[in-house]
Amino acid sequence: MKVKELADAAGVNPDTVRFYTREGLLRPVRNPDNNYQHYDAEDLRRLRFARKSRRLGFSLPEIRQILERADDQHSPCPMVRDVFEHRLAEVEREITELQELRTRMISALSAWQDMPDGTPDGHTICRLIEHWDDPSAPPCCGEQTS
Amino acid sequence: MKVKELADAAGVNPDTVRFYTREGLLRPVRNPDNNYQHYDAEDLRRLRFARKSRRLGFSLPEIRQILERADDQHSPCPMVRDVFEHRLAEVEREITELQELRTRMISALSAWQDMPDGTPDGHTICRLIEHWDDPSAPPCCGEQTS
DNA sequence: CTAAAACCTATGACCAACTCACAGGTCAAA
DNA sequence: TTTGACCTGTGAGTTGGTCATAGGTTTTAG
Repeated sequence: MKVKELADAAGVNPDTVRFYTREGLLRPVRNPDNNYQHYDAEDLRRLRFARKSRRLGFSLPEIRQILERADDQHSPCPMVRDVFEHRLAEVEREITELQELRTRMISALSAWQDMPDGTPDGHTICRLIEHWDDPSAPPCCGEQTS
Repeated sequence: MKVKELADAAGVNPDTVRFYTREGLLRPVRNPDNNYQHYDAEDLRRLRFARKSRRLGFSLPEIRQILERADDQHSPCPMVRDVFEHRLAEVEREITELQELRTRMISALSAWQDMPDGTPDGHTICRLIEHWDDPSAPPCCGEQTS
């Protein structure tokens, strides 16, 4: 398979195939006649694996490591599980943060809507943000509480 | 105030202050004697506003626009509300996506734990990811369903 | 048979929002 | 006076790609 064929087969941009090749995730063979890269079914498997792993939050170095270990006949299992669990914790932390953010945004929005309306006075909105009491802000950073 | 003083007052990296200055969010006055930038209380207000807005998901160009309009005596209100609502929808979409991801990860992890354990066979994990049926993947991208 | 379209190659720039490193200038305290 | 903490601007690195460019190849149509 040539670059575009592989890319189409996996539903990605050809540049992504070239990029992953440069990054060592794919191992094509070069045709000395025309300098073209030649990919096989194994590369397609690797590419699909890589894309799925990306959607799960694995980084490219992590994916490369997994693929390399699989090549070496080592079981990538313990490492994968480790990274996986780590990533799950991260996802849960992100969810919590976003939910808190959402709550704060909705309460701000309702404060907005309770206003005389029209164009409530431009400063009001800025003051809303300015005096936003952000729980995720670092404590003791010189902010005046007045 | 000098760079570090302003940075400390807002709890940010001095490089961030310099960066925001280059980006036009802060308007210091330059001392011709030593070429130092001099920031005032208004800059501190702008910087704090910028940081809070960032945490709400506003981009630097958006923040600059808001600050510029406020300078021009225009009410930034309708624009701010617009961007804000847009951002809220985005946050909610992100939450949903992450929750779905979390569900899929947890079910994969339990499939993991139900295994004979030890080192279950390296290929099993990869197959788990490989055959992951990802609902967020684009449909009809050449993937074989077999 | 030839010309154009569609592909291939490598390299480098660009995105966001910073952060860090570097080299050289300035200023305060010991 | 010298050390250390600060200031300056510039440029590079981060992540995971995407896009542009310039030049070579292959395929397809006329």
